[in-house]
Amino acid sequence: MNVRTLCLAILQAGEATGYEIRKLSSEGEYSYFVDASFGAIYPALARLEADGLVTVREEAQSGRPSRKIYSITPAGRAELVAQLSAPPAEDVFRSEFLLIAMNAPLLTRAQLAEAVNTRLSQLEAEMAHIEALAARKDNPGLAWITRYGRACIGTQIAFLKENRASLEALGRDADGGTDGGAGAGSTLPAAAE
Amino acid sequence: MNVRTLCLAILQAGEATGYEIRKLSSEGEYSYFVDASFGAIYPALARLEADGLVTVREEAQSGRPSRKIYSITPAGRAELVAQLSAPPAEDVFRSEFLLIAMNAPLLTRAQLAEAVNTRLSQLEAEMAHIEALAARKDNPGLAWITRYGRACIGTQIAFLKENRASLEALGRDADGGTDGGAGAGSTLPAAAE
DNA sequence: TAGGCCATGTAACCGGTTACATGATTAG
DNA sequence: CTAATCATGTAACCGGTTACATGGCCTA
Repeated sequence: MNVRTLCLAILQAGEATGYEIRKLSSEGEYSYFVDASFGAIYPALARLEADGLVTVREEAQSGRPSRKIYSITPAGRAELVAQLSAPPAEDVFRSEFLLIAMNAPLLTRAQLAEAVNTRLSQLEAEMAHIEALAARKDNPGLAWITRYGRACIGTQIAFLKENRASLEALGRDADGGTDGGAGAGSTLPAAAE
Repeated sequence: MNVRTLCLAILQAGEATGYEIRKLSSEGEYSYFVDASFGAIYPALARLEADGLVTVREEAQSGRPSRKIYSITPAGRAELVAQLSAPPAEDVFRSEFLLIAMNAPLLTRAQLAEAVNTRLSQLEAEMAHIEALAARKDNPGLAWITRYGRACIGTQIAFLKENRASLEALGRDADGGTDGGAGAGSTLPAAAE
């Protein structure tokens, strides 16, 4: 999914400026689709306008650059529907944490425990985010996906809590050294093959 | 996570050619981390060798280009461990299906049903893939992540089966009829702006 | 005999990020 | 006084994909 479609989807829900779109896509409810930067959004919006899929209305402000408020056009909505009508591409799931887990025997138990802690707190933050979204009752589609998200995140949190011990057990003992945590390069056992 | 680290992780588990690495990363057990193409893998391997993190052994073949079999070096293993020792980045989850669900009111019930079917068959294929990996008992880290994967995919399949009706109910009737929905902020293209 | 598998590699392209440029207003 | 927030935009860069080039062997 590209930034273009993301902009259309956000504008479908209501008009917005480029600045606001970035916020929604990196902190708001659209962060589950794309996290786009200014450098991607502003040009995309300009192209969308040139193509007649959105319109702009400029609102002057004292001091600041004037807000350029974008709205979707019927053509834009048609384009969005066309994009959504194609069979969905496979979900993308990429996990650095799972790569760590897969290579657990290369790491120490302490490192594994820390990785699990990091991942758990990330998941809990995400869960809190989802709960906040679920509280907003304005959009039924959003409500449905928050329930989906809650189920997925909940499963992962429960799994981690139940299985962290068996993961950590795969790690090496800390080699003699004082392991201070995220420290400098550690390590290696060496080389014997 | 970049292709470089992916190559190291794969080579850590055993020597391989560029061709084999691509297969593992797009069909095998490493597809959960990166799906890299030849155009990314071959240059990465060359750089890795220049940096002394892997070694190559060439094996001539009649007809075909000779196989270049790469092995990880102690320095490469150290680099991999260093990469894995950093706190894991947030998992990436991107779902075109969820974007469809979020915009359910824009689509017809039939379209939503089809999207759910597509997604379900993708999930079932992935589950089969995971079960196949779980059967291989050689790698304890791999075994752990297959259990994780099974829990995640299982949750999604169950959720979709239980909640597909409520999603489809958000859709419009196939064009032409009166809109059966509750009508709260319905999204039919209202031309006048 | 057509197409897929094996096996390597290069080059053009592209979608996106990062960093830069600008600058008033408000909160700590 | 500093840092963050608002607000727009450009340009250099980069990691990756797609398509190309080459070609023998095996299967349908």
